[in-house]
This record gives sequence, structure tokens and C-alpha cells, in this order.
Amino acid sequence: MNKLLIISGPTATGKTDLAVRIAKKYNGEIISADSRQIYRGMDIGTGKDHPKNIKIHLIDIINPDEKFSVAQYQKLALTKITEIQNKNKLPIIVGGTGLYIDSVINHKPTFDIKPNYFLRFFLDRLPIFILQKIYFILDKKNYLTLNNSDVNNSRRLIRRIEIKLSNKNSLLKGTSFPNDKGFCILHISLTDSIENIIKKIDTRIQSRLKAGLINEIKNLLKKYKWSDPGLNTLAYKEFVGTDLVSALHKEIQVWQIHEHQYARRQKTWFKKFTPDFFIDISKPDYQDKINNIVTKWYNKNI
RNA sequence: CCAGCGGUGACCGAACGGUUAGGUGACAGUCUGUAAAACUGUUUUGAGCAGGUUCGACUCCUGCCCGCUGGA
Repeated sequence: MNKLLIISGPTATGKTDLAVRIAKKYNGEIISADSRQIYRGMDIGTGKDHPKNIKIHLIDIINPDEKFSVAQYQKLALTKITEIQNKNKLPIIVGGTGLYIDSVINHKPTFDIKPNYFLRFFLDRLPIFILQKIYFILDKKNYLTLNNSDVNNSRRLIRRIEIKLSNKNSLLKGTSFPNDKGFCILHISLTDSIENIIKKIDTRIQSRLKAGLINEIKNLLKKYKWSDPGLNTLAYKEFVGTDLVSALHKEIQVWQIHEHQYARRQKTWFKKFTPDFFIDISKPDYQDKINNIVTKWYNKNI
């Protein structure tokens, strides 16, 4: 068994439900690819599901004040995948964090280069044009290939400088290549019109508030600070600086907008990182379609 | 009824007698250890209405309409 099923898609498209159904049918185990659900104690705000009888891996693995990143995710996910496969079960990756999913599919040579927090401490307080100059001097060739978006992104420039200074590897554009695990991957991405997604997001926000989101935040703040990495998350960060008691309408509206924008960014991501199948969940027969695709793939030279 | 202040593009909101405000949102993107992050591009010269002054008015003047505040 070297099969790996991936279910991706923007928020509020029913990825987990689908994964649970498939897991039950094919004796599978679910691995989450969600950069926020890795945090313990952040349940309501991140919409964690706890389906009966099915365990979801890679959720609740670190505390909100701990740092985490794709490279760590990749390692954990790849180990889990092999573990599950060795049990002769089907691993199913489910999530909306495109970068995390990509890290499982494609090998990233720069993942060996660890962040240099000492260096970052200094670079972090430099203005963008200085960072540009530094990177230009260090790595002129690659600097010139950067697009407008990346040249102005200090976070990414700093990482490039970090990589260059590590002296291990030079970052080349397009050096992404499939991982060497030889997985037989089926990647299905769910999609829907943005209007439908927005509707679902808005009702979901209301139910999260009713479910006690504000209390969850209060509890988190007893142990953690707003500046902790985990709290930099939609549904939480909008409430920074409020007393969490009086009129929160404005904050909720902003949260709503951020949530919509996030869904659009996810759509953009999955549009580009073309999966095998794009399934429009607003079509009535979408479940049958998925069943056919999965069955066919699953039974292929088993 | 009187007085004061104000009416700017989907929204908020400046400056200025002639030159792109800016922000938010929206739309489209970027993506190799923060990714629910960070960043990029685009968004018909718009000015409550009617006149006037001026070479030229969002900017000055007059009238009207609307809103807020204070007073009878």
C-alpha cells in the first residue's frame, strides 16, 4: 500500500465530512493539513471536528505559544503517512492549508535550512529597501528573478537571505520536485462559488459565537498572550484589545471580512496548484462523482 | 424658527483655486521553515442640488435640500 488520498479546498466546503465517509469505507485514517488546528485549546475558533470512531492526526499537537512551520509539518505528515500505510490502511490528508499539502507532495530542498532567529532578530527591524539591497548583494542572480510581490515581502526576503547565508544551498526558482516516497496520490479539491462559501462562513461564525468562542478566548488568555503565534488566527486576532464583553459587532464584522478574504486566497491557491480533480460541490451529483473517482483509483493495481 | 458645523467615488476620510490624497472593501494574483501569515497589481477625475465669481472650482459667493449640535 503506497496510496495517498488528498482532499483539499477552501474553508466551508465539507472536506472533513467527505474524508470521514471515505475513511470509513476504505479503512482509512485522516491526517489534518490545517495550520491552525495544530494548536491545542483552539477548538471553536478553528472549527475542529471530532468525528466518532475516526481519529484525526496532526491536530492538537502544540500549544498556542509554540512556533510551528511547514517543514515540521512535512516531517510529521510523512511519518504518519508511512505509519498508516504500513498498517495497510489508507492515509487521507484533509485540509485547507495549501502550503502544507504541497509540502507532502513536493520535496523542498530548502527545508533543511533551519531558521536563524538571531539573524532574523536584526533583519526584522530593517526597512524593506535595505533588505532588498542586502539580498541583491548576496544573490544578485536570484534577486533579479523575484516578482513584484516577492521583492516587497520582507518576510520572504529575510528567508532568502537566511538561506543564502547558511551557505548550504542556493535557492533556485522552480527547484520543486516530487518527493521521493513514490506515493500513488489522488488529489481531489472541493470547490464552490464564492457566494455559497460566504453564506456558509457567515452562518458558521454565528454558531461559533453561540458555541462560546468568546469564553474560549478568555480561557486562552489566562495562559497565553495575544502575541503568541497561535493567537494570530482568524476568529481570535480580531478581538485583540477588546474587553471581550461589550459590543463586539465591529470585531465580528471584520472577522467576517477576513474569513471571506481567506477563502478567496484558498481558491486562488488551489486553482493554481492543480489537483487531479476539481469537484464543484454545488452540483447535485458531486458525491457520486467522487465515489467513482476514488473507487477506480483505490482498486487500481492494489 | 434662529445660530453653528457639515454633506467628497461601494464605504471611511484629507489637502488644495489649477498637479494621483490616503485608507477600507471589491476584483485579480504571488507563494520553497511564521501560510487562517506576509506581499503585489487593478478599482471609469468623484464632489447634495441649482446658479454665480474665475482663464480655471471639490476648494470662493448666493439660494435651496438633507444631517448633526446648540438656542427660542
